[in-house]
Amino acid sequence: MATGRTHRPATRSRGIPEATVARLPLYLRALTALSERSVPTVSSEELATAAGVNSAKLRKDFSYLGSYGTRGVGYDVEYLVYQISRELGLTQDWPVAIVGIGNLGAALANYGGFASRGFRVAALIDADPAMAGTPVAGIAVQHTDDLDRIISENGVSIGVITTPPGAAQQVCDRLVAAGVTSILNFAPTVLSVPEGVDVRKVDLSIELQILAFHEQRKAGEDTTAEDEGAPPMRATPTGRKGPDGDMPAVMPA
Amino acid sequence: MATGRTHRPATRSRGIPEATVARLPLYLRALTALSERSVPTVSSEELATAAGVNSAKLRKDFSYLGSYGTRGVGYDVEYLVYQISRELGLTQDWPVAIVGIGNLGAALANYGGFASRGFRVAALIDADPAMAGTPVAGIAVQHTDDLDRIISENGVSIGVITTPPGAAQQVCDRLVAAGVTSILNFAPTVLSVPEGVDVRKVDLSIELQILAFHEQRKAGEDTTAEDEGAPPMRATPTGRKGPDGDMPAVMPA
DNA sequence: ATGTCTTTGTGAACGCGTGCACAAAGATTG
DNA sequence: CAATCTTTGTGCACGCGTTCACAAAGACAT
Ligand SMILES: NC(=O)c1ccc[n+]([C@@H]2O[C@H](COP(=O)([O-])OP(=O)(O)OC[C@H]3O[C@@H](n4cnc5c(N)ncnc54)[C@H](O)[C@@H]3O)[C@@H](O)[C@H]2O)c1
Ligand SMILES: NC(=O)c1ccc[n+]([C@@H]2O[C@H](COP(=O)([O-])OP(=O)(O)OC[C@H]3O[C@@H](n4cnc5c(N)ncnc54)[C@H](O)[C@@H]3O)[C@@H](O)[C@H]2O)c1
Repeated sequence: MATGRTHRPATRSRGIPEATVARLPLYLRALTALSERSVPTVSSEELATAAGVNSAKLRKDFSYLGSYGTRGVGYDVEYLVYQISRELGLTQDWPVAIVGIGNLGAALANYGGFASRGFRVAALIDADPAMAGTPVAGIAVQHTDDLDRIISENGVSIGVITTPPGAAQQVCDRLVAAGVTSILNFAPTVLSVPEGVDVRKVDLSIELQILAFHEQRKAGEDTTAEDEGAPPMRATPTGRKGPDGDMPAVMPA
Repeated sequence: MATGRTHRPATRSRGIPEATVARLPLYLRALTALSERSVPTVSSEELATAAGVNSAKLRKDFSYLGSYGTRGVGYDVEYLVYQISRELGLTQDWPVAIVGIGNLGAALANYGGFASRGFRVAALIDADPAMAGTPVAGIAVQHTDDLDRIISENGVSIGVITTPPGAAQQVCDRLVAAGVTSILNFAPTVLSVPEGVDVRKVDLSIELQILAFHEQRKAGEDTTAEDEGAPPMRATPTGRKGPDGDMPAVMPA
């Protein structure tokens, strides 16, 4: 922290670790809840518990913001809410476009949690001509033909892709060409984008597969180490389990 | 790799790094695509590109599986598909229960990508009595009152929570009590679970906020370093930007 | 059989993220 | 004002994950 009191508190901005950035929204959520209950201050310990993280980690995270806690007291809730919001860029509102208004796209469009955090659904775009004009969540769906114009006119820089996987890369290219520089991709596809464009993906299948892996491991360790009479340890799906154990399988020639 | 040929190829199972596990589904997806095109073998380089990762990382990942590549040739696609599927526990099918059949829950229920990867929607559960019996995606919604029985009867060990945030912890507790040991949580809540239960979360708002952070940083670095006449570099949302720059803000007393 | 050429599997170095543990800062009390 | 008590901010060490770079393994040609 270097004793010298540089009058600029926060601006260590350049260099907030990615892992920290990913946790800021978590802190913000917990702080917002406290703020609504009019709690004036929190200790790192309390807040860490609420956010589900280690308190030392939380303090270190805040130290990157140059944040002002008060030793012996804790952090000022309102002040932190503002600081984190600012750091995340949530003092502005971000117009977002959703492309591919099917099951998932429609669900997202209807989701209220967007607006409450500074994001505004500015446009819904779909390739199906039949959908053009149809209102979803109170917003008329527009056709892909106008994608470029829609993005430009609304100043959209964040795009959400909820099209089928086959269309994702193409849609992505068009979004980027139109000026979008951040993409949230729900299609199970690896998108390639030019430098300077951020892509984050949400993949339900991957999450489930990771869970399945651990689930299987739990089951396996039961049968290996512990006795089988362990009470509440299922983890053997669908009943079938029997003669399937190792299977040398296909093996290449 | 230790020259000695222990007849058991894979079973280095205990000790696959978490980061590797998280990438296996990615590889699997890429391999499945190759398999459908009847491609017999791939090099680590090709596969890595398809999966969007570094080839050295991919090779190291496979080495944890004790995988058999062939030097000078690459990996046998079918064999790898099987090995990874087995490692992830996808040779079995996993019955999944979705709790909270609203916008998102219904979208997930309708999603086809489940079944194709070894997961089966075994039950849809909602607290709204009006929904009980209503078919969603061809499955009748059941009432929360029967949650325990439903989980038990179907041998569900993976639960998906898509209820409002306020209900999430309670639903989680009931799922765990009923025998669920893996939870995928879409509600913006920190769930607390007993040891041995895995929780993964999907949080759209967090993803957007992370994107917003980087988006803002891109914009900020423009105004600092480069001239303002830069052509395709938007990243200033909603036009308003002016007298708002620093704002000493509330500051604690 | 020998040599060349391709590609794997991994040793080693590095960087990031995490968590412990504690000195210092400040509040609070007497 | 001094003593005490609480809680921050961070130095430090450790472990995980990533990446480079290369020896060895094997395919393939001659
Ligand atoms: N529904 C889910 O729960 C879920 C879960 C995980 C992943 N996903 C993925 O999300 C994506 C969407 O899923 P869904 O269930 O909503 O599918 P969906 O078929 O219901 O909707 C897709 C929509 O995209 C539109 N579309 C197709 N091509 C387009 C194009 N080139 N430009 C613009 N729009 C186009 C279609 O008209 C349709 O309205 C898929 O990639 C799917 O794999 C969905
Ligand atoms: N819709 C989205 O795109 C989206 C995006 C991100 C996060 N989320 C989160 O996902 C969750 C669901 O969102 P949604 O838009 O589908 O909400 P929704 O209101 O449409 O659906 C919630 C459903 O849960 C049911 N429910 C309420 N309490 C319950 C209980 N105790 N047990 C069982 N069921 C119960 C309700 O009857 C309703 O059908 C929310 O937590 C939301 O924050 C949604």
